[in-house]
Amino acid sequence: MISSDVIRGYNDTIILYLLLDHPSYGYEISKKIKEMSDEKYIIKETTLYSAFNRLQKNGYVESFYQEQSHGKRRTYYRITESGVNYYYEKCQEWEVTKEVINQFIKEVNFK
Amino acid sequence: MISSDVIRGYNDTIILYLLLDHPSYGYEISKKIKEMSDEKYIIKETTLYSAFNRLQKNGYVESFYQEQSHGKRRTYYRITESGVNYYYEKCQEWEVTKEVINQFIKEVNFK
DNA sequence: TGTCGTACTTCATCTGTCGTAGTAATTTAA
DNA sequence: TTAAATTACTACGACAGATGAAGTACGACA
Repeated sequence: MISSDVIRGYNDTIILYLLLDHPSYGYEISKKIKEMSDEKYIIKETTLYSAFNRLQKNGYVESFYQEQSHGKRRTYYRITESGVNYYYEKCQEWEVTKEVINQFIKEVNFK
Repeated sequence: MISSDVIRGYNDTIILYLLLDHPSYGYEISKKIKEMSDEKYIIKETTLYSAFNRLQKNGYVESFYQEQSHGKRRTYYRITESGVNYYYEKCQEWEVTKEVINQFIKEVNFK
């Protein structure tokens, strides 16, 4: 598993990535994260929904409701232009961060 | 610069790395981090010393005093066996974390 | 004499994560 | 047919780690 302190700075980025192509909603995003990380990272519901609120407050996503077949509604999120910019900034930051942390890591190869 | 939320999970690891060879103390460690990261990461004093406390509480380092020339004392930290083990665990975790986050990052190459 | 560098400590605040719990509808299994 | 699991959230409170602000104290240098 992955320590949440590491992922902390990248939850927002991960979510934005999954919104790049098309709007999505909480449950779908969480399943996608689990799947794409090969079950190595499973985001907590509370973490996810509080991230949505933060992203919205910062103007990186917009929300809208979509009624399902039988009157059930889902909250969908759509990435904004500013969200896309923020995402790409974070990607660049990530490359730098990786290099920095790598300086202090010894690669051990054993299973 | 680097966001502190990313580094959050690795401050302890970075410090332990710098103690692997020989004991050291706060100021030296902070200069080393700055230098090795090419000024891209400058650890805050409060972050550093609270990390020392945590590391000591967890048994990953031991502290001792060393008197300087004129009665000034420095607090030195020495990594323990358990600290070494923890460090290598974190190194392995880092490899996994890198892979996971990379799944959600688009590499953009522009300057 | 005053500022800079070294070497810390204390305290209070903030942010993001997480545990617990609850709601409510739909789908699947016994 | 009924119970359990899955879907799709919301609210609340606790906690850990990072940080800002401030202070202490010594030596070197100008």
